[in-house]
Amino acid sequence: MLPRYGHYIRILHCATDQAMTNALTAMELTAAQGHVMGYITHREQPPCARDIEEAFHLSHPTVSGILSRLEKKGFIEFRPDEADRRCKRIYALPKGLELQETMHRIIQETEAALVQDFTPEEKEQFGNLLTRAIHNLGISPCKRKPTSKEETT
Amino acid sequence: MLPRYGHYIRILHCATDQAMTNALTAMELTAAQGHVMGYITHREQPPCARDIEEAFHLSHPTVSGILSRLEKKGFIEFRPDEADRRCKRIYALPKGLELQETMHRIIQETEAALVQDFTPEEKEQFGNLLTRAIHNLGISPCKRKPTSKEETT
DNA sequence: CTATAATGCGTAGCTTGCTACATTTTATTT
DNA sequence: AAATAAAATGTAGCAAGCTACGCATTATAG
Repeated sequence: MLPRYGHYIRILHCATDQAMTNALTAMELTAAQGHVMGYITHREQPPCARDIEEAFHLSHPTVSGILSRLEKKGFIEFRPDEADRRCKRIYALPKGLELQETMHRIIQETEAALVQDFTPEEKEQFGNLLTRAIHNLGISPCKRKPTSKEETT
Repeated sequence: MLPRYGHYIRILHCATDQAMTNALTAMELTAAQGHVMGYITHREQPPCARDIEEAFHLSHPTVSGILSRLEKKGFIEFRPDEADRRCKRIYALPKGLELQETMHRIIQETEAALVQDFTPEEKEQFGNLLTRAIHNLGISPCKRKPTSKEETT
């Protein structure tokens, strides 16, 4: 029949998302919220929403929604940037910092489960093919600034 | 850094979805709706919602929503199955049948774009790795009947 | 310095994904 | 036959993705 890569990718995305969400329910987080928390706690500088949009290739309203749910649950806090009053810096609260290691472990475990029977070469190849496929579609959403230097990596 | 397969997969899913949706907006369809229409028109027998849930590994409410939007836009029609009054068979209306070939072409083109610079071996490998990864997570949603015969295909 | 452009954020409104529950009909047990 | 289980659908309510607005602030042009 047809190639159906898109079909496989959608199924794989949904399945990983649910696996992550299941593993995180104990700490009242969804997969998307967990990944964002991981990003926030791993930065030296408290990020603003724009940084997250770029890092995850997500639109502003999507990130905005995730952050407001994290704030409502007491994982993060917003504080205005004094230098640029447009920005709201995102600070992880104690409740968020506590989860840091557990969450990192869960993310690692889920990633490992995904490729549990792959050889090292296959893992390498999988990452390679995925990133090339992404490139082939030319990421559209979240059109960000031209990054100054266009190294096309 | 970390493997981040999940990260790549999410980005790839969103990108393919948007590419498909962009290509289909001219015919007033989204990516999900287009794929479901493709499934409906390619069957000999008009399917019921349950068939679509299994084919796409989606929950009933998800499929239900997509179908009701297709119905509202005049692409499909529901007619009760006379043998089993629980089932509502899904019939493609003329408006839906007209699009059949165009839609099929668009899906093919998007799939091709995804792997445009892959060698035949890489395409083979990509499909192989994707399906194995899906298997590794043990598809959870839409737990369906044991299929009577467990041939594992 | 002033006008315009760009940036960061907020919100409305949509689709698509889910879980959890109820309802109706069919199949199975007893 | 009657009771129970299973199957197909309906609906409420939520999260997360998007586009398309508008507003405030900063940066850039003239």
